[in-house]
Amino acid sequence: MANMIQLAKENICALLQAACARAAEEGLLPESTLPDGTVEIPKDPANGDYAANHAMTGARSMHMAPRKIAEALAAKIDLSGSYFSSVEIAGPGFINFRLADRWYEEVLNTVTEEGNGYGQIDIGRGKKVMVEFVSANPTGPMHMGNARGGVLGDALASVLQRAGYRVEREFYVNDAGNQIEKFAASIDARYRQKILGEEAVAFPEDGYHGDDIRALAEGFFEKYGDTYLEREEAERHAAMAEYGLSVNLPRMKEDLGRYGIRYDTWFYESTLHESGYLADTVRELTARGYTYEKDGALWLKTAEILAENARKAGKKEEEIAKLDLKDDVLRRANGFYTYFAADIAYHRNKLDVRGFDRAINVWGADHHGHVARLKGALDALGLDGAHRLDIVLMQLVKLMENGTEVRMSKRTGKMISLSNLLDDIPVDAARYFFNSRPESPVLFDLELAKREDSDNPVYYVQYAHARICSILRNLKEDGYSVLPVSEADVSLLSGTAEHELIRKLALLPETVRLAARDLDPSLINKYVTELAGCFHRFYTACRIRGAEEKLLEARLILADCTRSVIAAALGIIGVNAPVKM
RNA sequence: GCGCCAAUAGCUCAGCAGGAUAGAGCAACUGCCUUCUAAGCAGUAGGUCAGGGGUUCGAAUCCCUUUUGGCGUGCCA
Repeated sequence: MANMIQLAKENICALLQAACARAAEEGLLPESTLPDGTVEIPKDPANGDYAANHAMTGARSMHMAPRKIAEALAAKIDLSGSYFSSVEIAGPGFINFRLADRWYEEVLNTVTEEGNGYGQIDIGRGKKVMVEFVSANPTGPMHMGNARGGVLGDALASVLQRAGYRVEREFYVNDAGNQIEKFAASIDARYRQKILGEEAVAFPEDGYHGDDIRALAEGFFEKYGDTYLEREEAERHAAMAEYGLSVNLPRMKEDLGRYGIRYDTWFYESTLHESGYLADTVRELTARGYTYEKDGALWLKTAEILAENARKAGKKEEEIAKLDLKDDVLRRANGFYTYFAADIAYHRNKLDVRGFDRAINVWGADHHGHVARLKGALDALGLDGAHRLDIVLMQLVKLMENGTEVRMSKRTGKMISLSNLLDDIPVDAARYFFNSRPESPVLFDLELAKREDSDNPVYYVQYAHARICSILRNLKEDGYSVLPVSEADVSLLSGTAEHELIRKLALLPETVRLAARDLDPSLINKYVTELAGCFHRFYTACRIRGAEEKLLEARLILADCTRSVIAAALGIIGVNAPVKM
């Protein structure tokens, strides 16, 4: 569980604090408490392995030039027994530290001891978190946007597990409401058209026109013949919806499974209706005074709730007025509940009934208008939606084919389904590619992703892993095995490439921490790519096979640690680590 | 109109709770395999960080503003 980055930073703060106290005692500084500051890893290693900016931030309160403060602190620092071998002042007043052998050795120890679980930290403290993602409408095939959401959600869930949360993955099945009614009516129309002729039955204006609907009608006919022709419409629709879902849902499960995604729970919207929990949730909102009736419908006072939140956030009344806040319908004049009402009940169920400390949803950016309203509704229920519900909004996917952008829309039929995508593109390439910063739009180049050559960035990382495995195999044949760190002299790993590689190994727990904090699993991608780069450079600079015995042993440990960390990091994002390529 | 997101090398993208000379991959060019996997490494070239203000020791990063693009603003989901 050790995070060697944090330990190094804490060490520096302690060293500086002690130095500050000593300097103040001798009259070199006016104050004995260290000013607030940060310790960072400089981009350019020429500026040290760690840099502290306390001398600069303290300039104002101490009424001293930053460099003078830095000189006083540096003069009084005692590095003995610390993680650092040297300290120097540079630039406008940075205090730069150089890591000592002791730190490098502890990194290798940590990696070796923690093995495949390396990177595990405990900022989650065992809190229960649900990550809900994809939740695509079961009325048709999944598309590219779902592909991205699937990767981001699944990788985010893994990141949170590594960060010490108890995580469950959930798919919310929208098997109720208007959408399903349209779905059923569409299948029904195709079914009756098949029996009575295309001309005899009008197709619903807002129905689903896809071929998949025709196929479902065909399947229904094969199963039941024309026995449903004379039934009541409501009965027909219910049967059609049930049949359609019974075909579509297993397909979705299968496609997601091919993609390496497994859910703990498939939660059905219909259960909220049937159990009365939805009605109860709306009653609770009413009891708390947040609803009113108008035009036969029941409304939620969204505008009031959000305006209150904005006031608490310090917004001015004129700014709030400009927001143009509107109330939302919970129950329509026809007596049916809206999707929004069901969503409130669903999230109340997550936080209240099932006791998740946090709920995290991965949504397409086109749903962003929904975020504040849902959080507000949960606030109204006393469930602190502002803090317990997080929505990761991901921008949509643009598709490139043969150098031009393909516009995707259901209407034109220009849809690339998830299952077609997986037919064409290796899962690893798709997972690696889609795990990019959620809020950046991505341009998916089909040709590039299909290519199984070095142009495809996922191979850069996988190649590093396969390369190491090959080295380990060769050395095993030569009679060498990986020694425990304590039995080798790892201080021999003193070259630039070796130090850079070890410093990168140390960074995984810190990367997990940041990825969990920012709900951004793409940081793991970036990390493992950089790690692979460090290894490739080490490989070029430092031979293992044929090196002097002690050096060989040390480098072998380093290579094996790298293999282990690449595998661990790829595991988090659901990409395979091949032993041979 | 109002709101959210984006704009960084020819292309795809990093860098964003402020830090030192803005990075990588692809594409272009030059080198490096009789020794552990060349799906690799090293180097050259390529930039008004969309424009303009501001905050400060310091801004691609924070604030304001303009422009451009995407999305939202339903008794749809």
